[in-house]
Amino acid sequence: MSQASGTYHHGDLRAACLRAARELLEEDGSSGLSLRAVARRAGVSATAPYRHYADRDALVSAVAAEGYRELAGHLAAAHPSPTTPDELAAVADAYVRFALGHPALFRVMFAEPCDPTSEERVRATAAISEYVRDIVRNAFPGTDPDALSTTVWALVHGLAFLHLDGKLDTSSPEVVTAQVRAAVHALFTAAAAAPPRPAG
Amino acid sequence: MSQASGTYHHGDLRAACLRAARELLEEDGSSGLSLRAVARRAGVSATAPYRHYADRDALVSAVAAEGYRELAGHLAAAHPSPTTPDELAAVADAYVRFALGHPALFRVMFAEPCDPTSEERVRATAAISEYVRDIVRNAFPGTDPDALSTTVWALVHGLAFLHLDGKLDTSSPEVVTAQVRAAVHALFTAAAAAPPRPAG
DNA sequence: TGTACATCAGTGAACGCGCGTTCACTGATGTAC
DNA sequence: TGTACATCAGTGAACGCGCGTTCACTGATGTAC
Repeated sequence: MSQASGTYHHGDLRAACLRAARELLEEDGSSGLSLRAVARRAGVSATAPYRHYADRDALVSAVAAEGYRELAGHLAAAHPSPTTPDELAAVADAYVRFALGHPALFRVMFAEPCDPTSEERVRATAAISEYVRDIVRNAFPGTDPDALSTTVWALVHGLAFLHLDGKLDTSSPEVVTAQVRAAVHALFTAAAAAPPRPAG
Repeated sequence: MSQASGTYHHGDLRAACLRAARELLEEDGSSGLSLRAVARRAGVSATAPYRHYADRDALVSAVAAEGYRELAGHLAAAHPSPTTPDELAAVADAYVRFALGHPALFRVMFAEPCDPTSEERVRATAAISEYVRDIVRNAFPGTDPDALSTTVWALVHGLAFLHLDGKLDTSSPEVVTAQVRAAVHALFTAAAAAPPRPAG
């Protein structure tokens, strides 16, 4: 019975700040993400968040880390361990959809080189990298997983950002999906056909 | 004899603002790009830039447009009309190098959906799109240039951003170049091997 | 079961900051005659 | 060639804003006895 509402103690202000930050991001974009705005939305004084986050950067890093975890879940939900080009394309599509569905969050996640002081954030980023590498290793046992997974990630990440930045047609979800699938198929046709070869 | 220095009239404040903005971008990143800072650096009162730019957004759009033009020049310098995979890889490498060489500028260029009210900016963006499409059309006459050029652009753009965001190894220029070349070769091997096919 | 007290999570006033933008102005420039 | 004047490109004071962060504080909670 500690989730008292309207009381002096909030109950779980840490989580409430995160939620507020996410809402602000959806509504106002990254520019609206200030500590004061977060506090306001959480219905709390401007300085209360300092009990839970050392400073603004700590909050932003926590938001980014949460975004990474959600993205990972989203991808796994699209297909737990894809091997066929179609399955891989479905995962790629999920990636781009996540970006388009949470544009400001996605930007925060990839805005700056990982703050090296935020363990949580570093861990979440590494998890995504490994997830992509595992998929590639799984789907193409003969190839160099590092090189190929970089290529896959870059392709999908580029599609996500170009869509996000209005550089590609986002008029309908079907158009986006078709573009993503076509791109992934092209890439994986090549990877399957080519023998593994050393760099250089 | 109008480039008087130390006089009341600046001579070419419009260009000086652009230059100052670029310098601030290199030094402080996108966060340092304020109208007041630009004016300060140009050695002029805070309100002088308003003679040349309607507001802050107009300045930013002008900076972005200049960036697009420079990027186009950079790519053309890498190879005027690439057709072999190696030539294409060189252009891709130039793209990524530009991003890594001007990180804050690159972010400004791709930060938000093109301000539709900035003709200059829209024009510069379209020019890049067409440039990529022309290269693909030229190199792969049999394929659908729209689909393939999207894939190429996305791959290269993704590589640029992942490098920029510290998600890939940028320890030496050679490593970066090797990654870019490997990725482009993989993709183009596929495009050359596969027959053109309708979407779906 | 009841009380004393340490701890914790909030408050609210205050700080100094840089920002975008407006306004009435003034000094320099260049053109018409 | 010299003067009058319109135009243009600057100035500088001022506005209101939201921000991050500090500080001394106080109300609520929970634990030891």
